[in-house]
Amino acid sequence: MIDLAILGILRDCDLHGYELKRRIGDLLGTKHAASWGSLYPALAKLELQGAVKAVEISTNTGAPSMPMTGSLGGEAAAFGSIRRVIRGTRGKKVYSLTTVGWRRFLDFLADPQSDDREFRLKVAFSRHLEPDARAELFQRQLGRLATIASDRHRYPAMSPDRYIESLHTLETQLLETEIRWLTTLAGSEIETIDTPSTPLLQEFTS
Amino acid sequence: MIDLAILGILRDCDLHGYELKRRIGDLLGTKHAASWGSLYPALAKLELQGAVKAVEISTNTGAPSMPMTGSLGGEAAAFGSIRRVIRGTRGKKVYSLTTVGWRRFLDFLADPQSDDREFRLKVAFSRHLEPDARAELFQRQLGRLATIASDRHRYPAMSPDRYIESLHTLETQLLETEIRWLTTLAGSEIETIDTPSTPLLQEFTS
DNA sequence: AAAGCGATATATCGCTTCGATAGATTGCTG
DNA sequence: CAGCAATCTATCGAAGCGATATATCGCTTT
Repeated sequence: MIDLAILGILRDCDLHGYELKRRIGDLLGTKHAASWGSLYPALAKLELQGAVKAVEISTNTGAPSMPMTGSLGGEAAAFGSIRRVIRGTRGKKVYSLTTVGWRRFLDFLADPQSDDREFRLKVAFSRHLEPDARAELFQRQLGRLATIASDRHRYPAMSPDRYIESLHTLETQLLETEIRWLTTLAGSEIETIDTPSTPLLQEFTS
Repeated sequence: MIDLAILGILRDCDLHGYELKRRIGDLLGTKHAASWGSLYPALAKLELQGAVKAVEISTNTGAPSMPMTGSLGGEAAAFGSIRRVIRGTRGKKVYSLTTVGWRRFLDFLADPQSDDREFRLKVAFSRHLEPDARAELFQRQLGRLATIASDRHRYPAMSPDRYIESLHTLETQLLETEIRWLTTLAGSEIETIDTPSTPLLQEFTS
């Protein structure tokens, strides 16, 4: 899970752990953000598996004006407008993606099954998918959500308690919001490909 | 976290683990539902701490028509219209709440700080709160959400990537949905108490 | 010039929770 | 009565969280 995020971000530019964590946060929002306790072990694991490669940068004595090493120069270049240049970097380890890692990322992305968390990550990186694979990703999730909505319709889950009832209402509304959003997103793809119309869930958002 | 759910449900009626899990699921929706791996250890821990008490029911030989033991009769009575009577119960352990557990539950409920998951649980059990304590709970969460919404307004978190941008939009819309819901819920409380008006977040839902 | 502070940066520990699975029993159904 | 699904308790390994330890850098304050 966090692996996918690491690989996907590392694909764009080499980074060290700290900055990596920030970008995962930017990507997925404060919620869903990863923690130190998962990031560093995940990086270590990925390195063992050969999916990423670490370049240790020594905070050495002497030669204080050593220019940025290759990987970091590459990063700045890859980022286009340099918003926040990684200063010094006398810090420590900079990770870069290997071919193995790149392949694992693509496999991840192509895997048809995904929970809610994983789906968001896949959307975040869906620019790496072919338009039809992307459309399929959206439709699959739309199907999942529609199923849930339809189940909720069938079993209204009444509760004698007013506040529990209200919680159910919230869940329904959140679900509807997500369905509307995803419908819009999938719809805006149609301009690119010509997909047969999929009315699918008119009934649930009504 | 799951402790709160266990205690809160056990407050209404004695139950065994399996049914307990189902009810937590009913309460919080499929999402947020607890798993076996957390339920049973949590029950064991709570029993050690003396917050719950287990009544072992033997699936004994002989005397097959033994009537339901007290705790279960109590359960059926407490539930009003018996929707799904716990059959046999020759199963195993039925847990019931002790005074210690009841006190812990109230402390939990009164604790002013709570994340998103905990907030939902507190809403689910908020019938046990005094009207003003309940109103305070809602207002606190409303404040939290308003802060987040205001932050999002200040730092729009632009991304060059279209899909990442779309994810931000989703988060915003989910947030707005939740704020609208909570505003409604808090508003419907005013009939009970007369609270000074708190316009607070007109700006965010506009 | 020293002192202090906040951001940057790496890393680990203990705990909670998840998801899968094992295993036993019971009632229902063909 | 054979088989099968549902009920029920329980544990395991892995994943992730939140707090914390540690250290350095660059900036401001004294």
